[in-house]
Amino acid sequence: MGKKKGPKYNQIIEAAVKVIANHGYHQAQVSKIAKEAGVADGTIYLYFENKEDILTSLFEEKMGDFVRKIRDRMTPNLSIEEKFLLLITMHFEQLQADKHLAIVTQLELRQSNTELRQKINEILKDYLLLLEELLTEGKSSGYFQADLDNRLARQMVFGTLDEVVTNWVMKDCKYNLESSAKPVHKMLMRGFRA
Amino acid sequence: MGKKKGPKYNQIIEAAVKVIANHGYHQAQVSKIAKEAGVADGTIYLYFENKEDILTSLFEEKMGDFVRKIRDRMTPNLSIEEKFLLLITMHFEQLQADKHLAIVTQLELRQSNTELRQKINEILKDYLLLLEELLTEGKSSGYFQADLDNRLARQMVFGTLDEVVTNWVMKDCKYNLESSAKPVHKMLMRGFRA
Amino acid sequence: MGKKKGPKYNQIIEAAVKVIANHGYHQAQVSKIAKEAGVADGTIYLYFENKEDILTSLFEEKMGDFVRKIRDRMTPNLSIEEKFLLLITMHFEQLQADKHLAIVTQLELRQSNTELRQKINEILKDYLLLLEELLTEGKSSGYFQADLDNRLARQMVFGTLDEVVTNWVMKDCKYNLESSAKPVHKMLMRGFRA
Amino acid sequence: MGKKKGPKYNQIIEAAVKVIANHGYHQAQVSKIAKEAGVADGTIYLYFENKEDILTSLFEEKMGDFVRKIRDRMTPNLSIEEKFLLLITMHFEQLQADKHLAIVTQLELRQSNTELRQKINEILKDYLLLLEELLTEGKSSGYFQADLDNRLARQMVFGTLDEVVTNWVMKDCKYNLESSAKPVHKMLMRGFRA
DNA sequence: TATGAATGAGCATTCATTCAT
DNA sequence: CATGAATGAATGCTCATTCAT
Repeated sequence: MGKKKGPKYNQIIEAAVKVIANHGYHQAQVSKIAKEAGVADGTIYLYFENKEDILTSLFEEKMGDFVRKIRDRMTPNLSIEEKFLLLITMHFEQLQADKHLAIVTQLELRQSNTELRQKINEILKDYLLLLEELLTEGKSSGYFQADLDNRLARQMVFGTLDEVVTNWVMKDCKYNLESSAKPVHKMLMRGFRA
Repeated sequence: MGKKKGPKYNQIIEAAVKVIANHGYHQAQVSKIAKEAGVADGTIYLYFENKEDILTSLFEEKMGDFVRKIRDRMTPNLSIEEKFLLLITMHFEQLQADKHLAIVTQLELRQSNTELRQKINEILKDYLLLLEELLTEGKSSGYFQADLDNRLARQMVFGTLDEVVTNWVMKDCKYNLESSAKPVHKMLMRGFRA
Repeated sequence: MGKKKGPKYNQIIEAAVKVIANHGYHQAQVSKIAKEAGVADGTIYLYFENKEDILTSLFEEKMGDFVRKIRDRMTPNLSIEEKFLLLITMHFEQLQADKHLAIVTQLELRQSNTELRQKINEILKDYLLLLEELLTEGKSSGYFQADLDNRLARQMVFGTLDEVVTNWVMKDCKYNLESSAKPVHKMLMRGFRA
Repeated sequence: MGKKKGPKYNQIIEAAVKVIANHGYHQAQVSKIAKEAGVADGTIYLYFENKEDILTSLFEEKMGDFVRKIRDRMTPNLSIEEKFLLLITMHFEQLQADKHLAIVTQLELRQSNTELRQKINEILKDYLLLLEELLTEGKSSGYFQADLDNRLARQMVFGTLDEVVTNWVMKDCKYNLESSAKPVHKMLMRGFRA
């Protein structure tokens, strides 16, 4: 069980995103996801351990892509401020490009029980790690204040981006999100700059 | 029904906080709350419309106190930076002083359905309003950058504080939260300062 | 307990009729009846054993009046056919005059549990007795067929009247009921006549 | 949901009849019906929308049979009086043959709320229609009085049969019901005859 | 007498998961 | 691999009745 891969694996994950975005977390029954994916209820359990595993895997796959794309474009020649601008811009860009996914990650998946939320935090660690790398680089290059607390600074970046995106989703994604990247970047950089 | 008053009203709210903190949102059955409050199940419904009303009222009461206490101590003679330091310090202080409440507001109540979350957001508005007042004051006094976007700046403050507290709760509240107030304050003020 | 009499006794019964007629049997809570009667919930129990006792007493009082009025006007000088016409006419007349009561006795009170229905049948016995008296009189005077089965004939009369009234109530009492007395009387008399 | 078919559908209906007859309408919990039917509680909801749907379907199935059987044997060669005798006899016969069903339809199902009662009345319409057909036939053939009011005559027939059966059920079905068919038939026919 | 706050038993329905085919 | 019928545990809320005042 739980032997990932096969075309149905992705079918089911995409179906889950669609169903959760359209019907909400608490109305996303396994049978509804199965129907949307075009498979039988039981088939779900050939690809996933249980319902929670669908959601964890969904987050894993999507968040993996999310961070990978950011890392890919974070070339060494960029300045630390350019790197942050890239990160913030891509963070907003990617979520704006897939509003279903934005709804799912910003609103719906947070209604999950504490256990699933712990797992989601595990998955997020890779992103937080990237943030800490950038912060450390900024400090050692003398660009950021030397006494910056990595944990707090990282929480400030993530907390801010997350809050901005969540508010945008709660306003039905009806204004442009990417255009907030520059002002947010400006405030954060001033906050860290030496 | 729902005639808020009497000692039992508060008893039930306190019991709800304790039960949710100890057993989690989804394990907080009405009967468990009633037992903890030392009343019969039916008595709950003499003071609250339904289960959701208990949670909304809980948030209303506690958040009302929370903001009121901050406003009370925000005397006009304070500088804008002192006001923000006061706000951040008291935000951390109050949640650190009631860890049960912190668990409930940061983790458990967020698992609620969309409807309850909407109500919680309504209640939060008063806090966000306070933040905007301070930001406006800072800008008009020339202390903050004149082109600061109120919405984004407010999201940065709230997002940061919320993320800091949530991380602290998820680490089982085992380190000191208040001591983060000064460094967080420093980063935010630098971000806004003209 | 259950010490009948006092002005509140009748107040409560009238309130019960009104509440049941307006809200239906299953929505006629004791507290609603108390409110309508202008007394406290607990006061009900100074005049009635329990909820069932209210309903039984209601039926007893109203049915008592009902039959008493019919008997009062059934003077010995009337022929058997005239007596039946009087009974049928008054049966329809009285229910038409108090539509609330008609709704309660024809529709709502029948939703009660089997136990209460047994008691109601007890109370009805007096009416059925009157019917049997008339039937016996009709047979011994040679006016009705001698081999008429008292039980069946009584069931035919009562079943017919009851069905006619119930249908009228279910059509919202919007046509004239009394005008059915003569044709119904005609059919029944032909059925019995020697 | 509610896909009527399969052997379990009938199993559940039969179980409902048995449980209601033995324990009464208000003590007929879904779990009790499920147990009696030998299925899990949840299985009920694969065959019925909700509890009310069980009862409606029960009445529909049983009443459908009831009327169908009568219509089947009502061959055109019969005289109008023979047709009525057939109807009355079969009405009594069928209920006497299934005393559980008689208890359920005469006593228990009448305790249901107004909504279900409306549905039951809908289902009964087919039977009342049959009665009106016979009455019309009797009048146009000159056998019944030309000025017979169809509605009142129908109410007399149905009210009488219903009252006779209900009394029999309330006396615990302990005397013979069918033997009442002839005398009842005689009284009714005299009532209508030209 | 009269009050009304407090009690607490009772139940329809959903849905993640299994397993025989 | 795939199916989908069957399972059964779990819970918010109502309301007749009591009893301290």
